[in-house]
This record gives sequence, structure tokens and C-alpha cells, in this order.
Amino acid sequence: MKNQFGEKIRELREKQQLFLRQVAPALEMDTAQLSKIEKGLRQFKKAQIPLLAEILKADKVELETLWLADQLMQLIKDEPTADEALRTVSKSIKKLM
Amino acid sequence: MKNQFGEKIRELREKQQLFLRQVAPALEMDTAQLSKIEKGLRQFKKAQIPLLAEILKADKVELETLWLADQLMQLIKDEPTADEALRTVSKSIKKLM
DNA sequence: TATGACTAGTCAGTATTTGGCAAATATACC
DNA sequence: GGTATATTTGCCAAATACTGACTAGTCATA
Repeated sequence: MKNQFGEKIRELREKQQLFLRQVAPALEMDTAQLSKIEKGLRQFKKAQIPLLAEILKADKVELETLWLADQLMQLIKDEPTADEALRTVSKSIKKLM
Repeated sequence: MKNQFGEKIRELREKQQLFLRQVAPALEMDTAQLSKIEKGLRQFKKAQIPLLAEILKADKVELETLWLADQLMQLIKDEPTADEALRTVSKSIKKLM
């Protein structure tokens, strides 16, 4: 539960029967980088999500959501106050909407 | 709703009638730094929260929660998928507890 | 206008992240 | 086994972001 984005795009890539070597160049990176991204060892650039979604014929918004969820998970993992902090944030965000 | 930690510690400091020049040295920083922290322009080091709580006679856990909430807010502000991502994270976190 | 509290700006030093390559490993096929 | 392709790992230099420290500034009050 800590690399949902990477796992998802790997799943999508395999479903499309694409190899790293086919996808990576389209994102202007090498296969090693993309491999790391899929395993959650490197960050994927948010700005590239739309392009990636297109390549993988996936839902852009879903990928963006997973990407953001991973960022959040990173922050709160190992944090005892995670739960309460999330509640605080949810409350705050509702006021902005 | 974006600098709850800073606002809180300023409030606490004023309630204790302390000046920046009194608090900052105890945290091994200068007043300019602490001022920026209170205004949300700089990060406060998580590891120093217990000490800060002591100085301000405040609840350590509350400060930690606000600190974390601010980190999260930073990430999700301006993110259209913030709401959904938060839900995803909340779901994930429950599985770890 | 003098003093004290706070803030804004700058900048070098430090830390972290990234991109790219080369080598290692894994998998499949013959 | 041997070869070919796919993926992963490790490393390092370059780029980027962050921090601490200092300076000069504003603001309020006496």
C-alpha cells in the first residue's frame, strides 16, 4: 500500500503488452528509470501523467489520484499522528470547496 | 488554512509572553528563521517539536499533528484530485492499523 | 528619534534528487 | 549450455532544492 501508482502503471503497461523499452523513450527516459518508477524507487513527474495516460490508454484522473495518494502516503507512513492529521486536512479542504 | 502549525506556535508563544529572541536561541536558530517558520515560509524540523512543545508548554502531539497536516496541505493544495486521493489514503492507512 | 521586535532579502554551503550509463540479473527459447 | 531480450541494480556527476547565517529593512512605542 505504498506504491499504488507504480503498481498500476506496470499493470497497465503489461495489459497493453508493452515493454519498458517501448514506453520509456516516449517519456524521454531510459528503461532503468521507468523500472525504478514502477517499483516506487523514483518519482514520476506529475506533468507527464497526461502523456503516460495516453500511452497506456488509461484514465488520466485515476493516475493523478494514485500519484497524489502515493505522495501523501510517503509523508504519513510511520507517523503516529497520521490519522488525526488526515482528519484535520479533510476538514480544511472542505472549507476551500 | 495552510499554515496551522506556524499560526499555532505564534499564538502559543504570545500567550506565554515570549519574544522571538527568547525562543529562537533555545532552538538554536536566529529570530529571522523562527519568524519565517511562524509565517509558514520555512520548515520547522520535526525532530525539534518535542523541545518546542516544552518551551511553549504546549501539547507535543497536537503540534506534531498540525505540523503533519501542514505538510499534507502543501501537497494537495491546487490538486483537483485532492479529495479522492485523501479518501484513498485513509482507506490504505486503515489497513495498516 | 531611539529602541526593541519582527520581517524581508540575499547568498554560500549543504543536502537531496535526477538522469544516464554500465553491469548484473532474470526469463525464454533453441 | 548458449544466445537474445527484458528488467533491475549500482554508481556517479549534474541539477535542484533547502538551510543557516547575516544584513538591512519596517513597524510600533516611548
